[in-house]
Amino acid sequence: MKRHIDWVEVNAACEALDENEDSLTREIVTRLAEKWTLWTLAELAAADAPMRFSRLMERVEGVSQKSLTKVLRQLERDGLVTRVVFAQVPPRVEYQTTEIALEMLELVHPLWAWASSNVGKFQAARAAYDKRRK
Amino acid sequence: MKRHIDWVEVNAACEALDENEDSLTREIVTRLAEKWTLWTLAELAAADAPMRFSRLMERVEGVSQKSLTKVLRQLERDGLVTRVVFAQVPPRVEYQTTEIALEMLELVHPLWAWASSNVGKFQAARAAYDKRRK
DNA sequence: CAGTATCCGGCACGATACTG
DNA sequence: CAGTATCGTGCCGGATACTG
Repeated sequence: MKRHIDWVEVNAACEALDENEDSLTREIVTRLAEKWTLWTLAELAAADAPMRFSRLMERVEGVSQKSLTKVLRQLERDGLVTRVVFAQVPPRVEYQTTEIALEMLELVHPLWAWASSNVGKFQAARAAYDKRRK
Repeated sequence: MKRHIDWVEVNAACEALDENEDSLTREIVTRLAEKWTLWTLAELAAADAPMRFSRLMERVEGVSQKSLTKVLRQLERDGLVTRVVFAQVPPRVEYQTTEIALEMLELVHPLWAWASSNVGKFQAARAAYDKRRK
């Protein structure tokens, strides 16, 4: 059973982009695979409510303050999360996913599901490769 | 109109994995966003035929020999491409996508299509952000 | 032709200290 | 609380030279 991807369609969509748009698309997709981006986004989406910086840092286990700040700034800049600052002491900042981020996560979800359900195949492939190279 | 991702299901799938499996899943997905991986895989898939190293390097514009070699080794190790060496002088090596790689690409495709068709929204979001911060 | 080997700059990321 | 500032490390990826 052969699979078909419509590469003509894919290429058409890509060619239609100018250089700036192309690099931006690449940037968006690439960012998804950076170390904490997806996890952060997923926690915010799962909460389905505004979340404070400190709480987010608890849930995204292992992330440093610096990295979390950076990731959130990038996500905010790309319109994937909203950042609301409450003028009070001590300060309070709430983050939340936007509609467009949820759209994106819906497309990422099947990829993860597929990868995790096929993890056995990958382990087997590696074992075979390593044996061949041994 | 509210969107729903089945986070319960996602989490269930993740929890079911042991530590090794989890990190492998992460590795696979992460690799997809590395600089040349997806492009390489896409060229191989589009050709739908064995392709030589040099030809691949022409098509994946801008990749260095070193990077292409590394990417191909990783893909081979994970069972996403096959590598066939012909014992002749000058040497000839042919790469080709596997069935499982095509499955993966089918899941990645909609993500790219979505990102490129929404590139305008991202540009707008950035413009608004930069203006706010100006 | 299809790689290895080596050097190098940049930056992702962590740890720590400090601040409004 | 929610950051910034600074320092240090490791690795990604490019450039170049060499080899079976």
